[in-house]
Amino acid sequence: MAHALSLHHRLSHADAPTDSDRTERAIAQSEAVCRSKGARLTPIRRRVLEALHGVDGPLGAYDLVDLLGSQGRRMAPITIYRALDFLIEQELVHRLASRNAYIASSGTVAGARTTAFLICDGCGDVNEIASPDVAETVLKVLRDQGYQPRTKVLEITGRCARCQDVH
Amino acid sequence: MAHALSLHHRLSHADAPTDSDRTERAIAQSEAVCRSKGARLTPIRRRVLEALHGVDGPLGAYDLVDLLGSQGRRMAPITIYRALDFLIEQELVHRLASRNAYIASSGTVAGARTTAFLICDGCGDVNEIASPDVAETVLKVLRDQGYQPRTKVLEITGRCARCQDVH
DNA sequence: TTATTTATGTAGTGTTATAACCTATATGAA
DNA sequence: TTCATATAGGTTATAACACTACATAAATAA
Ligand SMILES: [Zn+2]
Ligand SMILES: [Zn+2]
Ligand SMILES: [Zn+2]
Ligand SMILES: [Zn+2]
Repeated sequence: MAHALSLHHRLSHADAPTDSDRTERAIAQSEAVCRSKGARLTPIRRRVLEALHGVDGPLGAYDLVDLLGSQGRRMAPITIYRALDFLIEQELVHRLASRNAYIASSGTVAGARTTAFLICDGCGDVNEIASPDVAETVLKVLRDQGYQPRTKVLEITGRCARCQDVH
Repeated sequence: MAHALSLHHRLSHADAPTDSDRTERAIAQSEAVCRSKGARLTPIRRRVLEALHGVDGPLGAYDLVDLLGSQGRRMAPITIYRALDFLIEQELVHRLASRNAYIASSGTVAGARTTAFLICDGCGDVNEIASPDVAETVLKVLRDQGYQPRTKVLEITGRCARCQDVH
């Protein structure tokens, strides 16, 4: 039942790691960002970020424990969570609350004021987009309500084009 | 530290239960909705829905376990989750993924195509709004991307007017 | 250097959600 | 009514996700 697979399960079925050149570029850029802010992209944090860039989709915290543990000494969950906290703080990673999962910020929308994640209920694919229109209307609503936005990230669930027919 | 209050804690400090007449009306309306759809609003489901309508804000699943357990026989978590699944299915309740919490759909926006929840990082207040503009732009993006929306609910975190100064 | 801060290691626990299996109740057809 | 089927709930156990508390190590500042 493909639609009920846990992150854990899906990981083992995941697409092959995307182009490692792209990952390297993303890491290099992240290092620059951290240096400019005086933040320390330590080896652990870097490995977590690399892992997230190295897969096509979100990973759960325990997926990262397993993934990084398989290529060296196993880290405790709290170690992963601490690295994730840092990366989220630096806006290099997003937490997908609706999936209890974490995803590397795509370089293409970095700097965008508001990003939205389209999350497919079917295959779990996550599509990060920067829509100025959505950003604007959301900000307008927030202003009307007197809200000062902190998270400008929207998670929208639905079914991607490929998964429309199923169920 | 007001900003780290658990749902549990906030529950005990919560505003007095809102007007029980309002709750009763909401339940009556929910019953009608279920009847018309051939869905069964059983006593357990009804009690969960009443509890959610009876408080001002979201409740965690285990808050519901405690709350309903205190007024009768304690139910197992799975029982609460099953009731919540039903109520969410009927769109009588929303799950706030970013808070791991559940909130009764407000009657005022019932029937709206897209609702947005403004969740305050400070006080935890949740404001359910129906913004046609946001709904429209979100749907446009979804259409452009070939997504068929299922959840038309957006969770936007920020800081409400009262909590702007803090931190 | 020493003091201070920041990062990580380690153990245990807390919190949220579901699996598996069984029983009871409701509903519909014969 | 009786039987078949579907739906709801009971019970136990466990999976999955996240953090507290405290010790140690490494980096940075004084
Ligand atoms: Zn499958
Ligand atoms: Zn899909
Ligand atoms: Zn208090
Ligand atoms: Zn607030």
